[in-house]
Amino acid sequence: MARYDFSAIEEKWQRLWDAHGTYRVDNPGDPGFDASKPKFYVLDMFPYPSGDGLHVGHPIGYIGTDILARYKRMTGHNVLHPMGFDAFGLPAEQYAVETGTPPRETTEKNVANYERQLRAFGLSYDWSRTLSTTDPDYYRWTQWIFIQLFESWFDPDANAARPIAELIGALERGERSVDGRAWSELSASEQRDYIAGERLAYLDEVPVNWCPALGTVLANEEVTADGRSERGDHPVYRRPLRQWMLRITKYADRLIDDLDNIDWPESVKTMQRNWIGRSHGATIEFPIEGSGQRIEVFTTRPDTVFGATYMVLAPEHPLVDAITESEWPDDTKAPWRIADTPLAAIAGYRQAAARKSELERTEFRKKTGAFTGAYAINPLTEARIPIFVADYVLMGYGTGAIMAVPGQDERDWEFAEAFGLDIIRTVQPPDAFTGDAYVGQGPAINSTRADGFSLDGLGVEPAKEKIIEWLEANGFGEGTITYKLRDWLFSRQRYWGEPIPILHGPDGEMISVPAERLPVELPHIDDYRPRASNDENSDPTPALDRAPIEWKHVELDGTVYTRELNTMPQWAGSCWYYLRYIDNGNDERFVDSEAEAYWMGKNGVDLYVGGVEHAVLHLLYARFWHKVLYDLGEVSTAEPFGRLFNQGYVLAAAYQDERGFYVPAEDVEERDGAFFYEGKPVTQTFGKMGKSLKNGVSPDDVIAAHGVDTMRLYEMFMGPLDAEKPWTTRDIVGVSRFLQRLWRNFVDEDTAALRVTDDDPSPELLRLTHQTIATVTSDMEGMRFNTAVARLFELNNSLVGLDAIPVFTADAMVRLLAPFAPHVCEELWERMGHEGSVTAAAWPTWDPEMIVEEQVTMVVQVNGKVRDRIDVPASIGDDEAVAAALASERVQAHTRGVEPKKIIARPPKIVSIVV
RNA sequence: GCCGGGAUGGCGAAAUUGGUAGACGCGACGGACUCAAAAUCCGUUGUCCGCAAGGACGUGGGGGUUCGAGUCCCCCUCCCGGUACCA
Repeated sequence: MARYDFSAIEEKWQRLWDAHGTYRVDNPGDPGFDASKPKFYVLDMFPYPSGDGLHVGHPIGYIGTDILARYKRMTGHNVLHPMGFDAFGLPAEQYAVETGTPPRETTEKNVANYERQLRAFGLSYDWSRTLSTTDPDYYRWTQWIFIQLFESWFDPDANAARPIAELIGALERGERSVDGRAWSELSASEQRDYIAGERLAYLDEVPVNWCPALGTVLANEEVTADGRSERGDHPVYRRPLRQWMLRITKYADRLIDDLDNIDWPESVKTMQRNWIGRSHGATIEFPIEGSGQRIEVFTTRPDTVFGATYMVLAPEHPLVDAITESEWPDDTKAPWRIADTPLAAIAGYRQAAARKSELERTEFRKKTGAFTGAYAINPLTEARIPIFVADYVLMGYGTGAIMAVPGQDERDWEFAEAFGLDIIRTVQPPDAFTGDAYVGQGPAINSTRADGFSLDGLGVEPAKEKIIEWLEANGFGEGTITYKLRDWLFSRQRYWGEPIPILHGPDGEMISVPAERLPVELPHIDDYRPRASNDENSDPTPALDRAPIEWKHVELDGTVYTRELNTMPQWAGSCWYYLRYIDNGNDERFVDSEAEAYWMGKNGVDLYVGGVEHAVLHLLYARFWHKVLYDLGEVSTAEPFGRLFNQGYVLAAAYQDERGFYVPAEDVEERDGAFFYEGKPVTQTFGKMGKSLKNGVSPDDVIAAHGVDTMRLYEMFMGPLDAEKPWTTRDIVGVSRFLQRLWRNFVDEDTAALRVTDDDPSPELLRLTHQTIATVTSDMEGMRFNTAVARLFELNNSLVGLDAIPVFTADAMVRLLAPFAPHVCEELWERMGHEGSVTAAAWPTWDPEMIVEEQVTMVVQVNGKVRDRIDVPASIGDDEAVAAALASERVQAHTRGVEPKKIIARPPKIVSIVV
C-alpha cells in the first residue's frame, strides 16, 4: 500500500477557502450578519514577525484556538478569529542600522513571510481583518488613544479617568481649588503646570533606566534584575531624565481588584498582584532632633514602632544633605567615625553606593551604611535614635526612608549587629523560637509609653489598628497603602515606533496634534543609528531629531510648534489591537461602537491564548489602556480579556559543545547514544525551542514531509495544550499513519471509490460512535485536544477491516475531525456528496441512551486487591452483584471459606470484600 | 527566601466525582506480505518470580485516613516558572 499524498488536497482547499471567503465573518449591520447567533471572540497573541520565520513551537497555540474557532462555528456561533502583527520594535531597526534597509521594508517582508506560513497551517483566520501595528492607518488610532490619555485626568472621587476639560471647567467655575488657592489667582504657567501634573500622560523628570548602548531609556519591566537590558543584555544606568510617563499607578487598585472578575490562570493573577505590590501599613513621621523637619517613613508594621532604634535613609534621599552634620557628635561610637566628618563619611558612602552595580547590591547583601551624625526622636518612646544612610533602603519604594526595627526585621537585625545598635523585641516570639529577628505573629511586648499608652498583649493586627489611631490623633502619621507599581515610562528615543503626537509651543506649552492631522507619520531618515555610546553620562537624543526640519516644525493657527521627537515603546500597539480587529477599515473611529459592543459582549474577548511571558507586561498595560477607554465611554467592558489561557512551550533537544556554546540541533548526529557535531562530541540538553538554543524545527519541512493536517494533529496529540512538551520528530509517524488509515477507510485505494454505505452500523459501532461524539464534545469544551484526538484514533481503528463504513459513523467522523484536520475532512465531506464547506456543517449530536453499555466488567476486590473481573449486566443490583462476586472461584480461593467481615457493593463497577 | 506549577512504563501521555493504573501514540520484540527494503497488516510489550496456572511489587520518598488512594491529609526530596534588601 502506498502512502497517500495529501498535498494536492491541502493546496486545493486553502485556495478554495480563500476564494470563497469561508472564514470571513460579518459585523452587526453587514448584510450577511446573523444576529440570532451567540458570539465567540477567540484571539491569539499576535506575533512579532522576526526575520527567522516561525518554528513548530510557535503555532501550537494558534492551532488550539483554530480548533476551538472551528468547533464554535459548528455549534452555531458567530466567531471572530483574527490575526495580525506586532511589528514595531528593535530588531527591524537594528537590521536597518547594519544594512541600511529601511525598517518598513524589512517589516513588510517579514510580515509577508509570516502570513504565508500562517496560511499554510490552514488556520481559519478572517484575513480581511488583519493589521500590522506599523500601518499608519493603525497607529493613527494608537496615537489617538495616547491623546485621550493626554487629554484626561484621574478623578479620585469617581475613581475613574475623566476628560481634562471637565477638571479645567470645575476649576474655572470655582468648584475646585489648587491647594486652597482659587484658579484665577494662579499665573498662566502655574495653571499650565498644574494641569500638566494631572494628565494621565505627562512629562516628568524621573530617575530612568538609561541604556547608552541601545541609545534609549527603558521601562522597569524591560530591565533585568541584574541591571541589564532585556534586549541585548547591555548595561543600564539609573539617571534622572525628562520623559513621558503614563499614570498607571492611579489604576493600581482597580487593576488588582478586577482580577477577581476574570477567568485567568491563578499564576498570572498572582504575578500581576505581586507586580502591583499593594501593601497596607502606615506612614510615621519622626522629628529630627534640633530641626523643625521630620522624616516620613512607610512601614507595614506600625505595631513595632516601640522597637525602632534607628532610622535609615536611602543614599539618594533628598533630606540627606540637610541633616548630615559637619562634626561628629561627642558620643559617636568609634566604629561609626569612618571619616573625619559625617559629611565626608556620607559623601564617600554615596559615591561607593552609586558605583555599585545592581548585581553587587543584590548579590552581596552585606549590610553597609554611614552615620549622618544626626538623631531623630521616636515619637512613641521619645528616645534619641541615630539616622544612617544605607543602600539596603531603596529610594524607589515607600518614602525612601525607614524606621529600623531590628527585633522584627531580618535586614534591620543584620544592620544593627554590624553597627552595634540597640535591639528591642516588641513581639513575643514562641518559646521554641531560636532565630534572630522574629517576623511572625505574637503578643506585643515592651510597647508601653510613659503616659500609659500601651500595645502590650495585643496581637499584631489589633496593635496595628491601635497605633494608627494614636498616630493620627497625635499628628505623627496615618494608615496608608503603598504600591510597588511605578508610573509607566512611555517614551523611547528609537526610530521604529509610533511618534508621540504632541506639539511643543514657543512658551513651553504642549498641545496634542489635532485629530484631523493624525496620523503623525514616521518621516524618512537616512541614518537609523541611535546615538549610542558607552558613556553613561551621554544624553539621549531621539532618532527623529534627524528628521527633516519641515517635519519637525508645524504651524497651527499662526503659531509654530515643534514636534515631540520621542516615540512610543513596543507595547503601545499591542495595548488595543484586539479592538481594531473588530472594525479595522474604519477611518472615522478607532472602532465602531455597535460592533465593539457586539464582539466584546459582556466578558470582552472570550478566549485569549498566548505565552505566559506576557503575564505582567503586555497584559497589564493592555488592561490599563482598556480601563481608561472604558472610563471615557469608548468601550463597553471593564476588562479586555474575560478568559486567558497560557499554552505551554514546545521544548526540543539542544546541543552544547565543550565550550558550552549551542550548535545547530538539526546538524547533530547520534552514534551509539552519543551525540556529535562536525565530528566533535556534544552534550544533549532540553529547552524551549527557539533561536537561542539553535533547536528550532521548521514547519515548512514538517509540512513538506507529512502534510499540514498531520502537523496540526501531532501538535495537539503531544499532550495538554497548557503543558510544556518535547517535540519528537520520530513520533509524527503515529498521526501520519492515522490519517493514512482514515483515508483508506473512506476511499478505495485501487478504484478511488468512496467506501461509505447506507447500511446501519452494528450495535457496537453505533454505540462507539455515540460515545465518541460525547467524549470528543466534552474534550472540546475543556480544550483537552490531546484526548479528543485519541478518541478519534480509536473510532478510526474500529473501522479498519470493514467492507464499507456506515454513513452514520462516517458522517460523525468527518465532522468531529474537521476542526483538527480541516483539509482532509473538506475533501471527504465533498466526496460524500455535500455541497459547501464542512466549516459550515453542524457539530454532531449524540443520544445519551445510545452510549450506555449493556454488559460491563465488574471488579471484585478481596482485602483491597483485585481478584476477579466478571462480565455483568450494567443494570445489576447490589444483591446480584454480591452473589456473583461470592460465586467466583478466584474470589473463593482468597476468602478460603471465611465469612466476610464486610462487603461493599458499588454495582456495576466494584464489589469489595473484607475478610 | 517567598509565590505558583509539577514528578505516572524505555519515551510523549491517559485515568472529569476516591472504585479495573498505564487509554491513545512512539519505540522495541515476534510474525505475515516482499527477491529485498519501504509501506501495510496481525500479535506481544509496567517490573520481578514462574513452563504454565498464578503470584508479588508498582504512580518521586516517608507516614496517615479509607473496604479501596495517582486522586484526600501531614512531613520530606527533586524539577520547572515567577519574584526578591519592597520596609
